[in-house]
Amino acid sequence: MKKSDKHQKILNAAIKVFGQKGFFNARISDIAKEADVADGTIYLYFNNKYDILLTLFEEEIGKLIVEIKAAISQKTDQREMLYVFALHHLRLVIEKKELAEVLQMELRQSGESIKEYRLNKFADYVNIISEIIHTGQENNIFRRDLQAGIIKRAFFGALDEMSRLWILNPNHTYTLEESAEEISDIFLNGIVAD
Amino acid sequence: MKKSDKHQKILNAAIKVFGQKGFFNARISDIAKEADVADGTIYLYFNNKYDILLTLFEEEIGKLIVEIKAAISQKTDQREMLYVFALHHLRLVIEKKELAEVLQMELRQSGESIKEYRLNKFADYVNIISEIIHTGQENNIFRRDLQAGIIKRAFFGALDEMSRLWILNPNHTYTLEESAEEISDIFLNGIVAD
DNA sequence: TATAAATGAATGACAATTCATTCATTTATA
DNA sequence: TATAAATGAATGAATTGTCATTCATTTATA
Repeated sequence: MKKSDKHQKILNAAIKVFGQKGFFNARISDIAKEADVADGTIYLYFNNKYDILLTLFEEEIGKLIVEIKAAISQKTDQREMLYVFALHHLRLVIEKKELAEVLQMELRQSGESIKEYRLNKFADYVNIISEIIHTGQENNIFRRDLQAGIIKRAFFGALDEMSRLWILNPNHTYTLEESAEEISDIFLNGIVAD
Repeated sequence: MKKSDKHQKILNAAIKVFGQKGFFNARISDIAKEADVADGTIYLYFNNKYDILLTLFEEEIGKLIVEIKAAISQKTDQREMLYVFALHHLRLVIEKKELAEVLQMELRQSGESIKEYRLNKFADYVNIISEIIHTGQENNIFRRDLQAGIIKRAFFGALDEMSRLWILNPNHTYTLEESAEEISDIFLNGIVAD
């Protein structure tokens, strides 16, 4: 087994364990067991428990950014892009449930390095929205009397709250598609210039 | 000093300490110090560390519900009610910054009892929104082709994400009023029937 | 004085981290 | 080619530090 394989194997185990028990309740031995590896092996690949979490943010969010950008680049109309973002984001939450749980829970923690993540890496993800908004405003598709920064947060927050519902209550009351459609609808009819 | 005074004193200290360090990084001795009380005294008023957190949810969210309901009851138009909710919610986040941080962080944690709180007590708070939406739909003020449950979550999520910005980055880029106004504006022009 | 409330040092459980040891694989030597 | 030496990844038991919780003692109150 190659070194990189074991690195990813441990990360995948960590996503699962952190997702189920939360960072603080997760034991290194849980992750080791899940990864089918000795406790000590983890320290050959990561500096400490917290480093696993940060690496997880770094690498996994990076993958999400690549994926969602690819999906959006299929569209040229900013209204459609917003819908595609919503659809894709919610789909990711369902497909990568455990990762979504980790991000939901742990990105809210206090602690300076986490805050920096919110301000850096994670911001990159959310800023995909503000780029769409900004371009849409330049093209006069979206109202210019609203601040892109506020729209961005409102839109992402709306999606994030739907995700939370699914994570906490797995019997989905609303389907992926209707959620993405209705949220986009609410926002578009709010931000599209008459 | 009356018993109830010390109960609240410890709770206030816990809000501060949990808000700053998060539940898991907070030590009982931190709370005791902040409350100007001996470590052991805390166990005369609470069963354990976790009980402090649950009591905090129960009692403090209860107060918020009372406050915000009072503010909303001043209005009769559901559009205005929604704006008042936004304004009041964001004002609370600024005035009770530490409590807001605790709720942001800890309501996202996994663990069954926390989840039940999200599904019960906290839901009462958010459901103030769905009541407004529902009444507004009955009065034909709001579109009926959108599901109240989705609007509720989208609206709350939008506010919650703005709160997060303020909590993480205290140099407010947007004012309280403009945030409440723009978010209400986005939503109203999305959900008000033409 | 008797009872209740408060104290804070001591306890013990729990996990993160360390590190001496093992062992499969690779490289050097004859 | 066969044998020996070196490597370093992997192991998991032992170490260590960290608190939550307890409880014998002290202090306040009625």
